[in-house]
Amino acid sequence: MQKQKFTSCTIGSYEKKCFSSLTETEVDLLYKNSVKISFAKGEVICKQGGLASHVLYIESGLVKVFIDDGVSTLVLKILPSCNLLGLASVSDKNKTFQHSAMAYLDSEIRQIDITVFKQLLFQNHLFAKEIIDILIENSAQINGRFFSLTHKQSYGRLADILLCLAEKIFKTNEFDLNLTRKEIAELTGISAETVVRMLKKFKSENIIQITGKSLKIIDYTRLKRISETG
Amino acid sequence: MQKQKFTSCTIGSYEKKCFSSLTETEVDLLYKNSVKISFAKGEVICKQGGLASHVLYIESGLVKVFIDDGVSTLVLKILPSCNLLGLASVSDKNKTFQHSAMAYLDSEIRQIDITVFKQLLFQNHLFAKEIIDILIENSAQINGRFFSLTHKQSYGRLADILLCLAEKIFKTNEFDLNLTRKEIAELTGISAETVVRMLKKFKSENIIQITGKSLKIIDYTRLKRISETG
DNA sequence: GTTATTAATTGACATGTGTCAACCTTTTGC
DNA sequence: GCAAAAGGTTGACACATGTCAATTAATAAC
Repeated sequence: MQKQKFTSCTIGSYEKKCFSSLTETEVDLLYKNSVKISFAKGEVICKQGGLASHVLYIESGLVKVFIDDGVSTLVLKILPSCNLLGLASVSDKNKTFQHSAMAYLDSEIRQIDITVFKQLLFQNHLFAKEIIDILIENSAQINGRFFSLTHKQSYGRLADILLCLAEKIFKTNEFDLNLTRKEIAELTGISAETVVRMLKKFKSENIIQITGKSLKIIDYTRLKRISETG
Repeated sequence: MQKQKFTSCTIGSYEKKCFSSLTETEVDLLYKNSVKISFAKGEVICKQGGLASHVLYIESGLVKVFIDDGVSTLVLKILPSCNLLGLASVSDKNKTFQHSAMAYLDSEIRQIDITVFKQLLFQNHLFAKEIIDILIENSAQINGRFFSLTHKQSYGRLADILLCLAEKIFKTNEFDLNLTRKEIAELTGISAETVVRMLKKFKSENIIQITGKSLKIIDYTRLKRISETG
């Protein structure tokens, strides 16, 4: 049986510009029917259950997408710039947002009128196909994260996130960990206290090094192994 | 803060015919470029990692869609008739299936050539929109299941599945539980032994009644409460 | 119908993680 | 610069679940 690896890494990895399939006129239309808003770190971009009359496009920044039931929170994904958010409102069944979103870093968000967005979907089939591709990729990623959070032990999940931060966000082995323990806890589905203990363990085993806010991955191979066997 | 309820219920609930937005000619084209295959209960319909040159449509039966890493299995959803399967192969990035599928009951599956499927996506924007809606609905459901499996205790998850079986599949409070304990375990993300113990507990508390294969929900209200709080 | 498999049940046990409470440290607000 | 708030760390403890092994029941194979 072939082995497949899953990771709880959450970074939305859609690298391209989403609007490449639109003509110049269409892009114009889209921009005319949208507004750009700035959100400071920590600000709420949209709220699960709130009315959704637009699709959101992340022009810059980093956004956390999550659902909660009033007691606990599940982070679905983290989206960097050039990603779409709240696509669910494209479906006529959804009048409200299916999830909440918060700015992890200062972010610029473009709100696109849903009617215009739908119109473009209808008139440009390449665009429609692109949206389909995005939805499919998104599903695949959530599924991987789903598998990891339900079947990996905590150490593996924590390793996942550290690797994800190093590889996909900061693109270096040493970076400032500007997430609180509680935020890491949400990302990994572990309690904040346990996160502390685990980081401490990683530290004591010389897998990582923490100085103030700075985190450095020392034993990359080992961390990778923990992520896989975890 | 508003409360939102999530359930680990997995039944794909897309009630409609997927091809309603196609013209007669298009449906013809689709049928000419597809074949219908029968699968007996337990047979594998598609395998994660296998080449995907077609989209699958469930004409009848009940199908379990899952991913695994060679050690453990995560059931993503259960699909009844009139649902599409393997839509991921619509994306040009995916040459292979992202998940496996198995027949829970004897099922008839139509394999639709992916090229023709894509062609229809391009030429009929209503169809494209319909596929987008399906993908969106699918995501919403997986997210709910994701939340439940990661944040609910086992009793709540087991209650979820029992309710799901009663409400969505059998549509009655008394039905034959034609799933093994191991299958229930996979669905709920619990070990088979624990499932046995929990069912026993439900029985001893007069919430359910089990006679042979037959399962009857006695205290529906209580089960519902367990599903919500647990 | 008898045997061989597979599924279900049960008990004993280990352990990974969450919870709670206390305390320390850093950041924020004024 | 000080007070207040928020975040981080640690220990003690409980307990929900998984794992392993053994036994019984049900099903399939011949």
